[in-house]
Amino acid sequence: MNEKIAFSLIHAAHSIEGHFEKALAAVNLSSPKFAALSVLVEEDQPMSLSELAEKLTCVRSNVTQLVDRLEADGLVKRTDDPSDRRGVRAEVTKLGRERHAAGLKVVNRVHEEVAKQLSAVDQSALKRALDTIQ
Amino acid sequence: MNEKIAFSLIHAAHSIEGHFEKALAAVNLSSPKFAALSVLVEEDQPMSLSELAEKLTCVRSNVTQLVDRLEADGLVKRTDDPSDRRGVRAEVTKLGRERHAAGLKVVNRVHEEVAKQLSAVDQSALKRALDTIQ
DNA sequence: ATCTTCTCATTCATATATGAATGATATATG
DNA sequence: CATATATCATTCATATATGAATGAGAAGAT
Repeated sequence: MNEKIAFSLIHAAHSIEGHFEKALAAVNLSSPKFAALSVLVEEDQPMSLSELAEKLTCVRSNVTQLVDRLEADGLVKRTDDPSDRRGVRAEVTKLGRERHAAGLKVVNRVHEEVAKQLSAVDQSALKRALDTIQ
Repeated sequence: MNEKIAFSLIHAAHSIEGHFEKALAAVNLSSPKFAALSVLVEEDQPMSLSELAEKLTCVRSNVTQLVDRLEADGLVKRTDDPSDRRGVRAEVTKLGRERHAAGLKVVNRVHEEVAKQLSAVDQSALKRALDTIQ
């Protein structure tokens, strides 16, 4: 009740993340996996793991492991970078695209629910306020 | 820019969590450790790990590990529950209380910063909006 | 061209989280 | 009372995240 606003914000965010996770679980995805697939589908071509890490705002060792799991799921495959023998690139598979599309559907449903829950407030003002936070 | 409001919210929350983590790191604490110490200091008496898990909204196996680490740091000690031989209770040590006090200081500084960053918005309205989200 | 330095992905150690399985003990039910 | 069920903390397997160390290879400097 008399909680600090930062805690309210974090609590609300965790709650929403829970909704996303639950929705994605129904299509056999986790949030990190869906996020990675989203980047790869958007890019629509093989992408170096470093670049993927940058887009996901995380360290490279994390992407190595995430791509391991995505590869084990058959959603992504690693290919050699022809122009740099150090490099490895990730490419989304057909199954990966399908899974991503399924994820997108359920994620959008959660977006709608959240918007509905915030129907009483000025959402653009709220969004502006949130985006001031760095 | 044209991002969904749920993502704005999650992004803002992660940013703030990062600030808390960085501030706490300066006093040798993590967010989970600080949260656990906060509960134990507030309670001010030995507390069963189950109860601690409930207060922290996490599963018991997580608390087992967290208390392992807190105990290794000398911030908490386990004691037997005299009324239930299955039970184990966690008790904050003197060092734990000191560390928690130090953590509270830096955490409050972050709260102030966040409030300052949101100075342009109606914070009670924002807080009410956030608290509608379940 | 060789040597240094940077960058790439991976591995390792660690922290945090979950959930299933386990063993010890309480509690409830016949 | 004996047996079944529930609860306690822990362990194990796993997912996610970080950062340090590593080995391979690219790029730059002399």
